[in-house]
Amino acid sequence: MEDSVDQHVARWAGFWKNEPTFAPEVEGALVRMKFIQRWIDRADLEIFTEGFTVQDYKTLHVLMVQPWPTEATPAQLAEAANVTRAAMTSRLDRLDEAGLITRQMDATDRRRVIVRPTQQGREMWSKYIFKGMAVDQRALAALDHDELRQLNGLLRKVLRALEE
Amino acid sequence: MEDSVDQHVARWAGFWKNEPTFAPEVEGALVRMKFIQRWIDRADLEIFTEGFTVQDYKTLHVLMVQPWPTEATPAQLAEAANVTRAAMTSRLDRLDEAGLITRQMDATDRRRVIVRPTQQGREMWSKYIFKGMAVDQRALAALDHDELRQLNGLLRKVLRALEE
DNA sequence: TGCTGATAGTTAGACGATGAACTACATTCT
DNA sequence: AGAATGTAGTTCATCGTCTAACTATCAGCA
Repeated sequence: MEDSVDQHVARWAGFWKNEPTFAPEVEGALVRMKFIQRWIDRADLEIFTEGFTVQDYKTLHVLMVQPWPTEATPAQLAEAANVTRAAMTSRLDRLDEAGLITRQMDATDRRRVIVRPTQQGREMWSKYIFKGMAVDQRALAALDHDELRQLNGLLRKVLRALEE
Repeated sequence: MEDSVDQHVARWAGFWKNEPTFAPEVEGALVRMKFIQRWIDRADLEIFTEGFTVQDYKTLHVLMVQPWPTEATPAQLAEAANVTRAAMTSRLDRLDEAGLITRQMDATDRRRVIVRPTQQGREMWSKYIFKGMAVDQRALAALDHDELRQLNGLLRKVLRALEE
């Protein structure tokens, strides 16, 4: 039972028959993860057809999944969303403009800004979160519950090593 | 044995205690894949410190792993690198400028352009390919050979479903 | 109390990607 | 053969992100 990556990696292997640095299982696994990621990104794009963009959603999302109370600084959101603080500034500008979040100066440290979702922001997030999760589930629909647990077990092992 | 994603997903779960649409194993697996991807991207960034960039490398790479003979059209490269043809045009401009590839008009179909690596391009690619694979191997170093095969088995199953 | 150095957020300029328009060439159909 | 349609590559305007500067604020120490 092959997939397109098997052929891809087999062709690579031709280059480095005697090269110990080339590990087909490592390259294969990573190319496959990238493929899945790409499939989801494309599917997600079709969900956001209005003025509300994927970036807007992701920004709102990292804000909403903060531990209670639902609030954070731009720097925290930037870290969570994996963008620079500069990029987060312009993202927050848009969300602020659209009335989905508020920015309030922190009284105890006046350099800081506290970002909170508005009621409208919470509703916008709810509206899309389930569509997004549905896409995720379609992506991994080929695996049953037990296989998903296996997969997480392996990935968790990788993460624990990288997180040190 | 937990990782940071377990806590993350556990917090999410609080929002949707009775919501069947939320599948912790699906979200967990995807967040973990993204984490690994991000770790590699950051590590790769540190490899490319000269004028030669990650994009330059990736463009050269998709060209080099073409089936023999090593040549392709901009459209094929764009598809393989997952960027638009417009973006590929400007990438190829840079590589052409740097003397790493050549662009030649196809005699039988004069709309088409054939891209080939120069000797210098091949050398540049070789110079970085092993560094890149070394990063990949460090990323998945936590898994032994058998676990890597398991992981590929699961991912292959996912891809075969998505590729229909 | 006033330096000195860190930190939070924003702003400015450059870069790379995108979608849409455009040019040139090829293919299909009558 | 000629017209209509399709395709390959490029150019153009726009957008989002990045790095680097900049402003304002805080913390440590002489």
